[in-house]
Amino acid sequence: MTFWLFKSEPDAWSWDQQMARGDAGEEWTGVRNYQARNNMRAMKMGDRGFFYHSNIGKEIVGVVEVVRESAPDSSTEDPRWDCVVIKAVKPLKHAVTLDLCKTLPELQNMALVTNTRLSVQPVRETEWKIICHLGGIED
DNA sequence: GCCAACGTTGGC
DNA sequence: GCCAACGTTGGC
Repeated sequence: MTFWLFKSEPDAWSWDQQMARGDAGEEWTGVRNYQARNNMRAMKMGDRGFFYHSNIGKEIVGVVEVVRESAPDSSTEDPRWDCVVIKAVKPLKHAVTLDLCKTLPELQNMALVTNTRLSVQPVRETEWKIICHLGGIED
């Protein structure tokens, strides 16, 4: 299993909206960046990811799961863009803020810290576990 | 709302 | 293939 992180501006698509979709999940449309797309192409069914609120909150708020592997993005005719479908698994008991991640030596190499503009990014297993523990949930 | 960082586009 | 112009993301 590989771990990921999905960024979303809560104004555009929030964790509450994602949870309201239930097991049907939500197609992660709109990514127009090759690195982020390639990350989605590498995802497998059942992979887990964090759901991060950018701009407002700037915190990791929930855990999602990949329920459909990468396929053409239905929001565009441009064949270059694919995306996955993700469903909400559970919220973190305590949101983990970007500020906190920046202060912890073990998280200094997270893409969230080092590559702020990448909207879909990989998370190392060690990072995954630390953030789950900080968030008060089982990893 | 500003702007730095970064990615993409398109003229040459 | 270079690079200037432009657009977007996301922290502040």
